[in-house]
Amino acid sequence: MDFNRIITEWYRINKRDLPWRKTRNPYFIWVSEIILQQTRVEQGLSYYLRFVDTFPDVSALAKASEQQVLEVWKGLGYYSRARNMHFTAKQVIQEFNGVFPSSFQTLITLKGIGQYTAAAIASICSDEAEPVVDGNVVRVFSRIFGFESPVGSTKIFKGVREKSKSFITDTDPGTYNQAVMEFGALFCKPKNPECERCIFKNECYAFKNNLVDKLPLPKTDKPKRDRWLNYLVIVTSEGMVMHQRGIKDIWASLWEFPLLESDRLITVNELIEWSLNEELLPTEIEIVQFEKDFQHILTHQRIFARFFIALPKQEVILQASAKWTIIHKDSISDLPVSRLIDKFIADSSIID
DNA sequence: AATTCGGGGTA
DNA sequence: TACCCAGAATT
Repeated sequence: MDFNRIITEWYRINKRDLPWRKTRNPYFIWVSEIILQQTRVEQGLSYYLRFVDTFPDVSALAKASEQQVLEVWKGLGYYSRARNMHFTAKQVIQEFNGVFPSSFQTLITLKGIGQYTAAAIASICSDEAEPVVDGNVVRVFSRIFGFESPVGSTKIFKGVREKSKSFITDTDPGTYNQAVMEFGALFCKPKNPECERCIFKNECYAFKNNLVDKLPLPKTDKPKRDRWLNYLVIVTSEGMVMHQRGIKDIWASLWEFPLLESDRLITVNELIEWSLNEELLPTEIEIVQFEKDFQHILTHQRIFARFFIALPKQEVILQASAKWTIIHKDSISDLPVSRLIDKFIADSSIID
């Protein structure tokens, strides 16, 4: 079976019209590939347009602050992608004279670029016969060619890559790679694939053996970790007390309110005791509080968040410190924050 | 080789 | 709910 020719022809007819398919500029391809990591095309599209509009070339990205990059990225998730892009842009300016590399060998050395992204850029931008292996490719190959190792395993990755390498050629390898992925996204879908009108109906291992809903084999996932985040939201006329998260945990380097993490949701009295220790609230001020609870689900964690809002009855002067920053009301919306914080801000009318 | 890094669409 | 998306870095 001439798999390459058949799926490439299918792609020519059925492909979606997407902005990054109108260019071979490695910078734009890079941006699109990073944004689309673990992200659906429909979700990433608006982010791509905003990103290349804000940072039209690698130089513009390198000149920006990390804050500005994260601001554009806000809400997309996996924020290390944005920080790695910023790092790599600066490296390209310094070490590659501002010319974004397009060879697999060089790309793979860059931060945030792994096997998949290096193969994607190299095949699309410089016709290198490097097969990409993403979730779509694993699914398509598992079904058609009968791979039965679980998703995410080293075995399935190596097996599928080797198989795809036997099909890819140095004539338009980028189109071949994109064709397999597009076929997986539009036709050989995870649920309700279009088997009856599929061009591989007669060859497909899964279809012939009635295993379409069994393949690819799922990876066994662990139960989510539960976490309890108690936030203190101090609002005055001049602004709010906030701080930046560290680089190890979730939401690395994003902004949030003073946080007390616990093994449960805490009471207002416990929060006040903690805030006095942290010197967050002036002791002589009487405050009015109310609470608002949110639940927020991540891939590996289930987060119970409780927001305590402190509205000083009289005018107080908030003290900034090394740990706490006073953010003026007008600047809140410019701050890179997680979806959880974003939802809270949007939901409550604290920014009046 | 397993875990961790978000957020949202889909059935 | 559970699944999974044009994956990479860390442990």
